[in-house]
Amino acid sequence: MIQIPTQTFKALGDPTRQQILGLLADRELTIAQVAGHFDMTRAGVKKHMKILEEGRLITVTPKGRERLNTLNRDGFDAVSDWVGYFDQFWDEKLDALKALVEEDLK
Amino acid sequence: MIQIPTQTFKALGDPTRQQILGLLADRELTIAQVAGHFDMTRAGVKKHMKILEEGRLITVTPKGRERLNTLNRDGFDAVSDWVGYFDQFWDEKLDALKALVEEDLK
DNA sequence: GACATATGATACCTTTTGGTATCATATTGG
DNA sequence: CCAATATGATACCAAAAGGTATCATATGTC
Repeated sequence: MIQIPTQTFKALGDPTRQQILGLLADRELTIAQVAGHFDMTRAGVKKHMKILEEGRLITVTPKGRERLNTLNRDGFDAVSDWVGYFDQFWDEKLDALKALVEEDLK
Repeated sequence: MIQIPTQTFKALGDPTRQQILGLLADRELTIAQVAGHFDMTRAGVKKHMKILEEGRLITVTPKGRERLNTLNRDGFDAVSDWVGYFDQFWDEKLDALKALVEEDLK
């Protein structure tokens, strides 16, 4: 039984958060720097960052008085694992269908 | 440039909808049948079905006076493609890091 | 130490989402 | 045709999400 990364899916299902991930793909950024790319306050960005962190898509590293936000593989890997599970499911589904068709031809 | 299946992620980021997908993995069902598995009205289930359909995770087939809801590969495939894109991203990231380390050792 | 800066936390508001109740419509069966 | 059934559509409500403003706290610099 595989577990579904609900928090990760929720985090990914929002265009603003997707854009933030795009920014972080380039380089690690502070919340203030991220906010600089949007028409939004730091507090607003902060909420998105929290959701991204809960989805294990980013990690936060304190560095002096600032906090660097970096992409985190964990969330991406969780989605990858889930996809792998479903790929197998579809294959089995297809096999079952094929078996049925062959049974029909007899 | 790959496009992100936002609607699909949104649809997947909810436990109720995940359970519905689990039911449909077994066999196709009408909305009334799905509602029978939950403590929820048909109208409530219907809303979830609409979101699942928008995420291309299910398709609806009219059959007489009932509508059969079936799993749809499209949404799953879209997530799979997106994951593939990111897997490549991480590999490149890792290569870049490796190159940096080797540069340091010279 | 004093001040500027980078951030976190909270209260508050507006919009979206999850859900119900109710009514209208289409199809099957006698 | 009429009744039962399966569904869709709408209005409505409560709760959660997205966003701002404001204040408190920690750190760097002079």
